[in-house]
Amino acid sequence: MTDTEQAPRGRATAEMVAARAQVSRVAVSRAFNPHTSLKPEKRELILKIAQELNYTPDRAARALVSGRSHLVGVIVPDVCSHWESQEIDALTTALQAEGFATLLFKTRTDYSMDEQLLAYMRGFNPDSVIAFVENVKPHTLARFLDRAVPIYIHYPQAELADDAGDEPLHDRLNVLQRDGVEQAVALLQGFGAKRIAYLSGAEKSRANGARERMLRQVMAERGLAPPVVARGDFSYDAAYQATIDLFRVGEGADAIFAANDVGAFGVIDALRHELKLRVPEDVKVIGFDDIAQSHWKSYNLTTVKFDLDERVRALVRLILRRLNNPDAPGFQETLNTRLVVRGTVG
Amino acid sequence: MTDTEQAPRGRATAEMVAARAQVSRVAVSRAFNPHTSLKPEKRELILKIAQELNYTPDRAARALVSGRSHLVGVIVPDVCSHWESQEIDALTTALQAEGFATLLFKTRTDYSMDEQLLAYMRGFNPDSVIAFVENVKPHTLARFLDRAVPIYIHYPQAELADDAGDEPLHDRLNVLQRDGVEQAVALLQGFGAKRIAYLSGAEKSRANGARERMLRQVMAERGLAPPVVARGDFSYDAAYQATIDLFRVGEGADAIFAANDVGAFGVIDALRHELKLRVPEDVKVIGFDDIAQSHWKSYNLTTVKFDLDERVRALVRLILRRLNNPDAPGFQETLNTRLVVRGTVG
DNA sequence: TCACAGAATGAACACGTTTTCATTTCTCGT
DNA sequence: ACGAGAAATGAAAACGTGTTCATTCTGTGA
Repeated sequence: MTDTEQAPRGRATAEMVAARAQVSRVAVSRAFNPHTSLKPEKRELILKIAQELNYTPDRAARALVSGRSHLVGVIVPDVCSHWESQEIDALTTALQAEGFATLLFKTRTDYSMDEQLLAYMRGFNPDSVIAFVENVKPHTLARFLDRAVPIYIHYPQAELADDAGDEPLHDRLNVLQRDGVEQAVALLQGFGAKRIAYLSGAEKSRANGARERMLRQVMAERGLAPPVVARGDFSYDAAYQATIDLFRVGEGADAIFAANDVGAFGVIDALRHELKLRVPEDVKVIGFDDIAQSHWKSYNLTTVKFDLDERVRALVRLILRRLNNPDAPGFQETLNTRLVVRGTVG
Repeated sequence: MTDTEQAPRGRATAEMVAARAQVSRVAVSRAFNPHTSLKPEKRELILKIAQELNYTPDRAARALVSGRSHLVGVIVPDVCSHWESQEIDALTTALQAEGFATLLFKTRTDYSMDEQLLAYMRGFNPDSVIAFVENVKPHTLARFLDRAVPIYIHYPQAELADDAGDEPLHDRLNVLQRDGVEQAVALLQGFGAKRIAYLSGAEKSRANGARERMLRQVMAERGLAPPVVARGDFSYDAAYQATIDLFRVGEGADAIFAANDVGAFGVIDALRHELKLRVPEDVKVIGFDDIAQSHWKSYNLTTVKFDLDERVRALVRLILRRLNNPDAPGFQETLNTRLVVRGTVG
């Protein structure tokens, strides 16, 4: 009954809880770890006292000994970008429910990988890493992860063959873009579009490359001439300017397929407010992603949906499965895409 | 010369670096901490070998002993919300440059505080916390921080007096909304607006409350009748519906002041596409924030600018100053607002 | 040459956990 | 009542670093 420590300076420790509950410090640790053997009444008492003392196990100490930081590193070029921000949001919610926290890092906005940043991030010991910077290979990423296994975003169709083979262990999220792109091209063709342009995203982005190749392939299969390409970088402003150039300097188009929805917004605004063309009467526009803003009335965009919740669920599954089976061979998840028809085509 | 350890399983440790460099482990620690005495040549050698071995001090261990996690907790109700995502982006960049990382947490979207989440976050030992959930008081926040000092977003003018007095130590970011709101009302009045409506944000948000009170006060001073209030929650959809109700059920308005830019977008789209009214000819619209999307041609919004970079710089200053002076009295930073005139007024 | 201050150095400790491992206590069938 | 297996328990050893403190080295002025 030596309750001398009335004012616990700073933070309560397991020792203090143990002292008050008349148990050993180990028991306190066990009380907070589900799959350990501890008499239920004892566990209850400890948890009650812990709550009184506002005690939570120190995650730094826990990480040090267990080798698990419960942190998931997320590398993004641009948090504001709608697609990314929506994914970060859903990912954070999902990870939080599983006891993890999102550790955010920003890299260069041209979608190229920054080794210095990877080294910096590595210092925080993330259990897993999700890189939006999709031009990085598992090989590079793995070099900067100690025990974590990289997750690789893979576009199986229309992909260059240079990344098969001797890649180190990694998990894959396969994205099937064919269905969505085929439906989009079919729709445009149905409305009699002859000259389809592709408004690209950032040049170094894998997603952009895969999308452009898939579009070319589908158009060729359907007997259409290859698309005119206008260079953007996923941003509104670049898309706006590229669209103007396409019509003022270039040959124009009667349909534009944008690499992402935000780019499509730039296209639409350039057509309507700068070039005084009507959408969809004069020019049809299709985007890619189906972000939340795409149903806003000013745009009301027809777009290839890449379901965000589905994608986040798949990512979380990959992360958890890997953490539970550190030495298992590579896991895979596969996502499909489909067209969402709104007002910018017909 | 006992170089037996050729393949360093997992992660390199200070011990290994020390062994290779023929120095003590303490020297390695010192090599990575700037203000310690160590012969320059020795430090150089250690850093070189560290790089070879891909070594970085383990932050968990470092945090355990130094009490500094170098993590900044950020609590957000909605990452996708443009204003928040832009702040997170800028904040992450700025913190990264100072050696910190952003730890993201999501709370309920109604802008109310969630004690469970605070306890959860506390486990990660953040050195500082920035809560976008502005209805939480320093008192509540402080209870969940061990050594960190909360940063309080304060609206000095038109603020209820209930938070003065015995608050625990905290730092303040004062936001002066008067200038921006006055300029906005003056502009509307100049264009002959008679019935000004306020489209609110989330009810529990301090920012929303302060904005509405400020608007009431300024309008009263200028001899205008109090604004009609349409209830939104900062989202596009709620603003869209509230605007329709305002005109279909309510008495309408000839100018609408929205609590944030995204809300203003909803207002504009409802007016144009649902109510078939012209902006700005029939109804004038003003927003609040000046987010990146506000200059998009479809909206081209006149808005009260709350400079994001300025705000982030101020927050980072507060964080760093506090970390360097843990026991100093409360620090303060002050921000102003101003009107940015675009196309939605006249 | 001597004394002395300051820089450089390393041994030992501390940080708060989880994890082994050996020991003790409980439970149940005979 | 007895033994065996399972469950519960606590002592001690990690985990990888920063920090203190006493010691050794270095250079300077008298």
